[in-house]
Amino acid sequence: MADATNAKRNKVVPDIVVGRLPLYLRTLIRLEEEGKIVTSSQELATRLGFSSAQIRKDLSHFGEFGKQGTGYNIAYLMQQLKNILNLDAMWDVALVGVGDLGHALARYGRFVPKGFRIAALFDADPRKIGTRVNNIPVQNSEHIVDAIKQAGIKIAILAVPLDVAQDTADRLVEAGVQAILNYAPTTLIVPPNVKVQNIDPIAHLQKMTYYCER
Amino acid sequence: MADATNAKRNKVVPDIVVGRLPLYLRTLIRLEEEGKIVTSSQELATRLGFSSAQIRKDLSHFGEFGKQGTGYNIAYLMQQLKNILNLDAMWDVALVGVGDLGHALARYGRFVPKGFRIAALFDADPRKIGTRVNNIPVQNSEHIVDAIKQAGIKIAILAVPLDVAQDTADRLVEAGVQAILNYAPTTLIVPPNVKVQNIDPIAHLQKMTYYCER
DNA sequence: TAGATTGTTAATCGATTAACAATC
DNA sequence: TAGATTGTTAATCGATTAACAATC
Repeated sequence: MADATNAKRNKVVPDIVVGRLPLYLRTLIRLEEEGKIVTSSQELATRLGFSSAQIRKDLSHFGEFGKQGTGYNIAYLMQQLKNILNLDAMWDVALVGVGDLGHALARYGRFVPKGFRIAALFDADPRKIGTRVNNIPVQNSEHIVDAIKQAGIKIAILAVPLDVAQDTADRLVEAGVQAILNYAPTTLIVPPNVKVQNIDPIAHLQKMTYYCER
Repeated sequence: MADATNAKRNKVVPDIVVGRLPLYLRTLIRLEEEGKIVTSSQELATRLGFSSAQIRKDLSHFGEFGKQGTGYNIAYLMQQLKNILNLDAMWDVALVGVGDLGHALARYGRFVPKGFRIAALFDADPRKIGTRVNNIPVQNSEHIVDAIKQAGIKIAILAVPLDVAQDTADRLVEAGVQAILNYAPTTLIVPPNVKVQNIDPIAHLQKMTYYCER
């Protein structure tokens, strides 16, 4: 591929920069909803609480998307970011663990419009297996490796109890999963080619209480 | 207060360091559950995927907690970290928005053992007001400012729809909330003395798809 | 004692920002 | 044109790591 975006793909982009791209995308969508056609690094910066230099610098890792004196065409930059983040087509996602949290995630309406479809549910509880959540059948997690392989699923959300989290992650890796959104409060050990993002509300709260006064 | 921990409180600790303390605490709890009495920066580092130097350096911001040649007494370091993070007593938390996610959070069993008690629920939906979730009554969010003030609540979890997120945050701030765990996919604008932590599964997933191959 | 590990220093590494030429 | 804003460079800022004296 010969365009600027992909020409720069070979250089390593800092992970912290990649992590900000979804926030840029989110903000652009918002601006578009407000009827705006173009924006600037300054406007994005104000919305996000970043510096405008950071936004320009971040984007410069991937190409040139703006016009001097004018700024960025919102629709164009959105499309470019979606392309960079591999969001051009829908991703199928496996959700493992259909407890309260898994249930809420299975019904979460924002996944599909943002490019993610919960395509398979797994649980170990025989009472849940065979039931449906949001019209998706809950499968026996004993068959998780084959089922995920067969479906070609590359992304998983892990919402299982702590004590089976690492074991489940091992099986997801075995099944070819490349990205795990981990809700279990533990550091998963996975091969370097597998990405993990952790969501732990307790850790977030405990970070903030450092600054809190009673 | 005269101990080493608080003597160092005056110097500004980098926010990124504070954010790692809950992970240290989490790992120490795990080690204690495994029956260990002492640990080392190296052991913690291996569990967390950090460097041992980083762990020693991070802790050094707050005092001296280890013994050369021996390492750290787990119970002692746990207690110190809890003290540093203001986790010695239970924090009351207000949960705003009792949708699927709010419902799951209200029933989440890990808050209490980790020092957080969901003490009040709020929702704008008349059909939900007056009902109970996990035996906590859902209050009318019209009265949120007074109710939170009266209860002296300093921490809130925001699980409301995007379009009312900023407005709700404004009211939380007005009510004296110092920390907001924000599940709405937007950057909240709050005064500098109010801490916000964002949890957005979509942003996490989109960060990982950058590295994924179909 | 010998071995192990801390706490700290200094060096390294990486990220952010200020500034500005280019140019729309 | 005049004003605005980009993309990039270089400087600054901050975080991480290597190394080691101190010492348990």
